[in-house]
Amino acid sequence: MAVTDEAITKIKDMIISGELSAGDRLPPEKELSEKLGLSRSSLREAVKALEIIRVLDVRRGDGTYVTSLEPKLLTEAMTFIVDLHQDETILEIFEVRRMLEPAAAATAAARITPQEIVALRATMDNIDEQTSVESLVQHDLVFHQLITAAANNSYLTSVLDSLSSSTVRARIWRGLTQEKAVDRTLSEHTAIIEALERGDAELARSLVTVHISGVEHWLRQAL
Amino acid sequence: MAVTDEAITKIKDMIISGELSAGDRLPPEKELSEKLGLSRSSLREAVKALEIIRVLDVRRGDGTYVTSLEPKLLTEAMTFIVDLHQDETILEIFEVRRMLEPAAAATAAARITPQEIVALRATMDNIDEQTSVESLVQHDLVFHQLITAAANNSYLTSVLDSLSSSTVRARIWRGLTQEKAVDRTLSEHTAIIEALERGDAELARSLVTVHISGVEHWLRQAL
DNA sequence: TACAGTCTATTGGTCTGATGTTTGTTTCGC
DNA sequence: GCGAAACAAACATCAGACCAATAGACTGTA
Repeated sequence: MAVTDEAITKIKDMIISGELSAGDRLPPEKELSEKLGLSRSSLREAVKALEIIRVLDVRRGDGTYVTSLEPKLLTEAMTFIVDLHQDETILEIFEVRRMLEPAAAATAAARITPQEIVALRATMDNIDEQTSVESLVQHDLVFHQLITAAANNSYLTSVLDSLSSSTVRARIWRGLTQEKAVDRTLSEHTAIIEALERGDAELARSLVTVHISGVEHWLRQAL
Repeated sequence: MAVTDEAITKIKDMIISGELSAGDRLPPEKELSEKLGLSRSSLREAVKALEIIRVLDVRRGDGTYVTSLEPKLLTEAMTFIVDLHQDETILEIFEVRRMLEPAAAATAAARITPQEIVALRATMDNIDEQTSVESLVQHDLVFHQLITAAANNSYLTSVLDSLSSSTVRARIWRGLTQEKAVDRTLSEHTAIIEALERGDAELARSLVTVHISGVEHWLRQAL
């Protein structure tokens, strides 16, 4: 194995073993490179790789730290990857979303707080027939993120956020070509909010399924 | 933005824009570093970062290539990250699995082929009371991977595979402490296979839900 | 004393150039 | 035509130099 990959593995092991914990500062590059037995240049390649997947946080003039390692940080790394995997497999992404979002909504129905309900309703303000397509898409994105967040599961949030980001474009297409997108989106969202507020998990699940399937169905025809 | 991060963005953009496609070879390091306006060392850091998330494939003595970018490649990158996010949030991982695996099984029920059924049955050979815990865990892992694969969705496979890797440890614990693990696992797996064979999506969904929940329930008590 | 500004040691950021190692290709003898 | 040797191309690694940002110590002033 190349020295750089060895260094990546060693640093990873230091974290898994607990020798390094979240928030800990690594030794300076010079020192660490000597300890691991490789040059500073090669070590820097390893650090850069770990930085891009949000395992390390490098602060110039200060030092290099282990990140909080919260599942939330998975999002950025996953999004980066998913961004490169677009178009041809977008239907597969929708299929996964159709599995997760209804389940997330059902879970949220049991856990959602009154404050979160208020926040959900707030996303629907200032949305009407004059709303731009971009705004509508943004509203829809936030709406789904709020529901996911209400399910209170960091991994779920990470996975769904990263899968959703790449579908923004698809939603824009829909907005551009399908009439009454605003009306339909608002009424569907309203129904979902009411189901969540009543704690009706099964209805929330079905409504979200229908909502996602609507976009998916249109996409399937368009492609 | 640092020159290295700029280089990462530029290479990523070259892929998204289509200037570079899957399988394409990048210019030599020296040439590309001049084109992007940075030193070879810094460029190498960028390339290493993209290599670890399986976007680039560096072949010593040959050149650097864009990978196939298949969703499958997402797995390794995600697994790397999930591996570091263990223990404290393992229940959240199980919750996501409990959302996805039953849905995957229901989808598989409609798509599964006779060959895949045979493969599923084969995983149960050579498993009995004398089987080691490690073998049982391995068998269970393969069993679920086969079902996921039968759902025929690369993204689903990627996400589930990476989430499952980190739960292997939990399964081992279960095997070590819970009696009749072999019996129970075999009978549950048998039932799932029969439901899939009959194309009974709803039964498959429920059986998998029960199966996953069993482990999750035990884990919740143990923690 | 408290505060603001300055200075400095530390640490990461970048570059250059040399050398080693691997791989693919070409050449040449048989 | 085939295989081995030589060659060229490309990545792997290193050493050392200098730049730039930051945190923390220091200092002068109110």
